[in-house]
Amino acid sequence: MPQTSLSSALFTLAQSYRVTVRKAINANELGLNALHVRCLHIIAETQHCTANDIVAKTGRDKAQIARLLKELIKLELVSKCADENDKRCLILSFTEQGNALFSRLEVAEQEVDAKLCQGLTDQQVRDFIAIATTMIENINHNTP
Amino acid sequence: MPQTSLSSALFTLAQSYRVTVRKAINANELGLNALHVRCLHIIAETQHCTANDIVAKTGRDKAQIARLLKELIKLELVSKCADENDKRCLILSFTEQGNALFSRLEVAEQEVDAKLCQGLTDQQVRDFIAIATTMIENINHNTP
DNA sequence: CCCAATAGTTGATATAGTCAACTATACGCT
DNA sequence: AGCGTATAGTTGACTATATCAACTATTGGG
Repeated sequence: MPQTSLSSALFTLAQSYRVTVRKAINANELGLNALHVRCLHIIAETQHCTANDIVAKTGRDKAQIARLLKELIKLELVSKCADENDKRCLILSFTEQGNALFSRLEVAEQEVDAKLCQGLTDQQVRDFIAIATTMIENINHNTP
Repeated sequence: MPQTSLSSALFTLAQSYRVTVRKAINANELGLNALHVRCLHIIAETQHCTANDIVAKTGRDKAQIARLLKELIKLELVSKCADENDKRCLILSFTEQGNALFSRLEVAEQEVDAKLCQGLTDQQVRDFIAIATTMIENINHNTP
């Protein structure tokens, strides 16, 4: 089953990745999907993180993000708290449970990543990410 | 906005690609989405193509493919016809309209691909596809 | 103080993806 | 031949994802 074109490689990979992550997550955790996980990552790596930051970084609809966050909050993984200076901004942070789960998640992810990168050198993986990043920039810049 | 991890690069790229293709398609054509397009490609490149071939190549649910094909047939882009030797198999082929549209599609896609690959060498693109293919194989083999 | 802009929420709706049951044909077998 | 089983495809019911538009609450600028 040769993957010839760029688009089909991309689609197949994204699809496979989604399925794999979902399996890994579903197996381990409580109903979190790939996008939940991305949100957790963004919250983890962004200080003073708001819903808007997530919208900006993921490119998803803000309604979708709002609902997603509502779920994370309901699961008591994340809490939100109004910014002192601007009460419109609700700052997101992990609860203790959130922290605990995120650690476990990182392990699970590393396993998926390791599986993905079998037989590839670190350099190849780095190149791959770099090229993907270029492509993302190309798309975002030229699509006004 | 730096893309650090493999997974986030992958997700962002797939998402951006989907959005771009959708814009390109929606703008040009009659309600075809990315998966429709993939089906058309598979039909084009597979002689004696059946619904099952598409299921195999895309990894999607056969119900989804069945509905998708029904749409393509309704749009009179594709027609199906029972195999002489095995009447269970319905062989898919382009109609004249389908052929015409597919040609136009190829042009539109080349534009998207060209945009995506700006500033990258042919070698880089080839490497990228090769690595993606390896990753796909890694996932598929190790996930029983 | 009013207005436009911004952050977030919600409802309605559309699109995509999944699961299980079903039909029809084909293949292998004794 | 006739039976059981496998395969190709279809359909219904459902869940999950995604999108659009309208709305509230707050802010900052004139």
